[in-house]
Amino acid sequence: MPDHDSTALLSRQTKRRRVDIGVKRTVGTASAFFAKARATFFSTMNPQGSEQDVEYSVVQHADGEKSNVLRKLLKRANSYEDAMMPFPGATIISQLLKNNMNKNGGTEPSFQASGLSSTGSEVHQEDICSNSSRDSPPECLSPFGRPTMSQFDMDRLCDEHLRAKRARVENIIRGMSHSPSVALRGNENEREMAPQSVSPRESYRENKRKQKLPQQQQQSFQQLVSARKEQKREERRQLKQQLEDMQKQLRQLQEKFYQIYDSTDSENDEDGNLSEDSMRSEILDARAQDSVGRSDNEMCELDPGQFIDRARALIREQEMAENKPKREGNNKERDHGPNSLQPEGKHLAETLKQELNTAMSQVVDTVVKVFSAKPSRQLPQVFPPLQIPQARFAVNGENHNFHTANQRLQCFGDVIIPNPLDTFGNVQMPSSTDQTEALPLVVRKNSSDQSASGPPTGGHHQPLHQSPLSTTGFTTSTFRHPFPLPLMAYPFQSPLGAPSGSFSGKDRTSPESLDLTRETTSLRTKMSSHHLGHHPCSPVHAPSTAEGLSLSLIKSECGDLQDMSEISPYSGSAMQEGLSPNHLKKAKLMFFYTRYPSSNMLKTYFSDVKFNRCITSQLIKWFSNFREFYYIQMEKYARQAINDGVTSTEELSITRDCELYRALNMHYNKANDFEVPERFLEVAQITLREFFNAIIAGKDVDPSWKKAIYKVICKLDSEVPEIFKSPNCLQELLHE
DNA sequence: ACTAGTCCTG
DNA sequence: CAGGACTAGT
Repeated sequence: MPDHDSTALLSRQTKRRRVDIGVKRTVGTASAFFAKARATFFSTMNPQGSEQDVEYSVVQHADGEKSNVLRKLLKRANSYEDAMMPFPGATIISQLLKNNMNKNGGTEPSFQASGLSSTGSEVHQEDICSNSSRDSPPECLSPFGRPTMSQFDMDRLCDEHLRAKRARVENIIRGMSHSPSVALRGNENEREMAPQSVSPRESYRENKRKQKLPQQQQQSFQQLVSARKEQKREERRQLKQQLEDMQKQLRQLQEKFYQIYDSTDSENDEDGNLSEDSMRSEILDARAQDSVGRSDNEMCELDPGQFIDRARALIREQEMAENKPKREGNNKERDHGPNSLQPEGKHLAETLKQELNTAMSQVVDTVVKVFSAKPSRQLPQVFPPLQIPQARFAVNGENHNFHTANQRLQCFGDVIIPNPLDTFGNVQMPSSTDQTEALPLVVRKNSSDQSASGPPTGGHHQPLHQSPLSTTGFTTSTFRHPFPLPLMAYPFQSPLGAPSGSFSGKDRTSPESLDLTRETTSLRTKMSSHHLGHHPCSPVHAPSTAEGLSLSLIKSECGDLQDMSEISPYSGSAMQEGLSPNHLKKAKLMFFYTRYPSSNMLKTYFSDVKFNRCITSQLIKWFSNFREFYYIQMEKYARQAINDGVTSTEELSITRDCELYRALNMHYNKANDFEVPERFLEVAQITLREFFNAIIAGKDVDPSWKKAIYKVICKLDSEVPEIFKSPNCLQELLHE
């Protein structure tokens, strides 16, 4: 085979591999991102964290004294974080598990070391994915995909896998071959094992060798494997059990926290502590019942230390139940509570984190709902404007709901909201149904309105993104696009960069939603200022770290800060910030008059639109698309005429019943409710003849032969009737 | 550097 | 119809 071919093959392979890598990187970086996000979150929670230097503190908003107290408490949790941060899935649960394991005489000493470096975590993930569940990435991807248990398992499996690998490498070195099963991913393995390994060709040969390896090797290897497998199975069983226990405990901790938190936060309220208030009340109710009957049985499963903690908490709990119905007073708890709660600090920290996260989720959720509800005249029933409650995290047994809500957030919150909650290893696997729930939100937001009256919320995006989104987008955790935000590109145009942008246009009709949005915006701002650090306004930030995904889109579409600043003063005015389908329709009708409108002209004719670069370029793009279609039709029909034997342009004319006209009319005036001006027919005819002549003259061999025609046509623009300047021109035009 | 425009793709 | 790559003009 010629070298050329093999080279081509190589490059192709390389290409493909790059693609693969790309995918995996998406995956890997996604997990890395989660890790990072989580790290950020935790560091947020642990201002004194030994590893993270982010000096953010959620407790910032509490008064100094209190924050100190909290810090003290949280500090105690640091020791936990250190080891587990790196691994995305490693969390409190796994941490607890570790403890348990040690207590029970952990069988896997190396477990602790696994994933101690962030890179390590990635490698592990990758390994896992590549080996165990290549075809079902969700399992290894989603941090909350499988219960933590599986993460845990995988951790161990990983280790096993590495060892197996090592063994294999040794075998190779001894001049032995691999087992066929390994050869499945021969290239990958080789890459991992011997990065500097020879040429691809070599590896190809290697692969071939692998195919026919001695049976002896196979047998011994398989023996080894099976032995390990049994071991692992055994461990796995144990771990599963432990995990379940821990989950129970966790749930209890959560309850405790809500109690504590409830008493504590009456202070926090002063600085507008998110929407916890609203949520709290609901939780409390549910919690009250749960917490009573619940903990007894599980007490016996706790560690001694935890038992004590639990006991104390229980006592407090009861006191609280008696002393204060909701939140009144109960100062004693608060006064000495945090300080004397040392042993419980850990729990408090955990639960605090959770609560905060929940709150955040809530906020975002709210925003989403507002979004979806506002434009949804057509689907108001699905998501009433502000019904956070039911999505609220129910402490006991209702994790599912919470999870769902949370995931919904992540649909566009991946970048924004690290979700430590996954780390709690919710028992339920986020099924695809979970995620599909998120769909309506995004989709609705996009699709909901427009058709009716063309609400301002970036209608242009809707038709497009809707289907792809709903069909693939968020249905599986596989597609945890680090940056779904572009979907809401325009709606996000608010100066805050929060998903509140689009209200301005709409609020005329629904001031309440405006308020709502503003409220959530402010909340959201708070959150983001905490969790996004200094980039509350740049959704771009996070994804960029994860992967440069969609960056250009954001940048080009709405990342323009100048535009943002332009917008803000107008928000609330009558100016629309997006182009609606009606605008599109109008543009199409205008095309009958002008094929090459200047941007200034567009501005005058779309006076109801708040122009910025995005809008302008979009409008221009529209007309560009119109032209494209127009010219394509012209060329098509010109060639057709030529094929039909037409020899003279004289034979070419465009009437209202010719095919070409119908095609054009169908495109620009689909409803046929607008009377196409005569002039357009003339222009079309001229265009057709231009094409005809050019083709006849053989000019079409020149790649840019059309440009000459364009030049001619662009001079044929006529005045657009004044009526088009009216924002209501459509009604006026079409009702005539 | 920025924009308008084209071409291609999905 | 939108995105993105690319070009040409300023």
